[in-house]
Amino acid sequence: MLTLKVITENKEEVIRRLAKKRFNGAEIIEQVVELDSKRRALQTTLDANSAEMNNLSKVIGDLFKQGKQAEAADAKTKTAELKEAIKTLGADLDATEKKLNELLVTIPNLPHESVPEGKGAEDNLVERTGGQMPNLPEDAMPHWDLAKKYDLIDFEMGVKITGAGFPVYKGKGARLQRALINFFLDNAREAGYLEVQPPYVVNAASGYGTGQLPDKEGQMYHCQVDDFYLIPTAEVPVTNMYRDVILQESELPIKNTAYSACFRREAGSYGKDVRGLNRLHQFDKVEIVRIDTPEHSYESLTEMVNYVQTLVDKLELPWRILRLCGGDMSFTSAITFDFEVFAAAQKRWLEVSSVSNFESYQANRLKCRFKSEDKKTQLCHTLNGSALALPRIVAALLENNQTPDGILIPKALVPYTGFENI
RNA sequence: GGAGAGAUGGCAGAGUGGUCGAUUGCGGCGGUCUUGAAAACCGUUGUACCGCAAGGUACCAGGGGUUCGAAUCCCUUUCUCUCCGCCA
Repeated sequence: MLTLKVITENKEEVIRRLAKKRFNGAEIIEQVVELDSKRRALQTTLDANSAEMNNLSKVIGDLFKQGKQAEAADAKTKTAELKEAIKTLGADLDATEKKLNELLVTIPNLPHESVPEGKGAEDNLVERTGGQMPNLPEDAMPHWDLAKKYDLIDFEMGVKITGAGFPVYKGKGARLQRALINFFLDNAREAGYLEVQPPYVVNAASGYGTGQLPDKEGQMYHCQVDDFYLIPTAEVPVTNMYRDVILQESELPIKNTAYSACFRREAGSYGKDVRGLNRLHQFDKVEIVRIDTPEHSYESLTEMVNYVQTLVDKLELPWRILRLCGGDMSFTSAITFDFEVFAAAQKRWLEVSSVSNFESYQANRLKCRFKSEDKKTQLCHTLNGSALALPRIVAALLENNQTPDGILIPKALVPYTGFENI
């Protein structure tokens, strides 16, 4: 969430910048500012009352020690009133802070100045493109048909044992998954990311820390007995490693990578978007996460985007990078670049990565801070990106590389698959 | 799942009603000494909020209670550890 300082000190600017995200903040910002000044006033009065109470208690203690029972009893009568006031003020303060917090979590992050105006996906800017478009015959098959033809993925079996969106990978299909995971992890490690293996299930505090809660409660699978959530991305457990942590500036930037299965309910999606591997409830992804200083975070962002580009290049897929417009960006992001690869049989661009800088928005909730060289404690910037999500990569690989003699595996991947074609 | 023990500052570990934001050790930081380092010695070392400041307030797992006063007593929730059971 945004810091109170930013909101109260730059009211007009915050409202203006929120408008780019299609968020009308005028009223809510006004409420926040009002509640904050109420909060300050309450705090000041409460502190004064508490100070008086503390003093009085000390005096009473001394009187008892000196054996002045009567005077002590007299002083005691004065405390009742103070006590009552402290209780009321405290409750009032709690209620005010709670309300303030409830408002704050409904305000999205401010978009970076370089984020383009726009309503939705159609307004995103193509930043750059690369890779070779394949030349497929008219009767080229979409990946779901190829998966059946070569017995790589059994969607019906997944339906039988779980439900739609939980495919079963088989044979070379399963080996391709494993190869891609290792390929992505090895590349990330070589690029300086520390590999971690996090839990796939997190508690509510972690969901709250990265902003899935309370915002996207309905999008996560929830284990009600233990109040745990299945992770929608490794970003959640990995970023939460740094919750309530004060880092040293010398430790930054922290670079972590993690493979995980990801679980998303995807409530409300439908139609051609969900065909085959295009949208699943369970999928595999390798994530990269960075914790950085505010001064260096945009340099980190560029490095991450360039890194993801090397992956799609090695996989020889046609790709493009989109700079998301204000209306299409996620709630918590300050700037986001999406990577899409072209699936030539479907003739569709498929999103395979999303690289974002959250600036201090996540860090503020996480209480992830660092101590700078001059001993000041301040909020970190957090960034993350997919590097990469598997299913749509597999879809594009199968579709684009189909030949009458089978499906060709890109050279860079062969050492991982152990086979050159399917 | 059953029984027991516990949760205190970066870590270890004292503290059982006021003088405790908290002894001490380790670690960290600064300094003395040294060609440099180590050792030794000296000093320093949590976070948040309010306040222009001086200063004040809160925090000893979370929540509630008793009391003029709670790290300390009571209730409760969560978590951790040990033993037993089950099990990859």
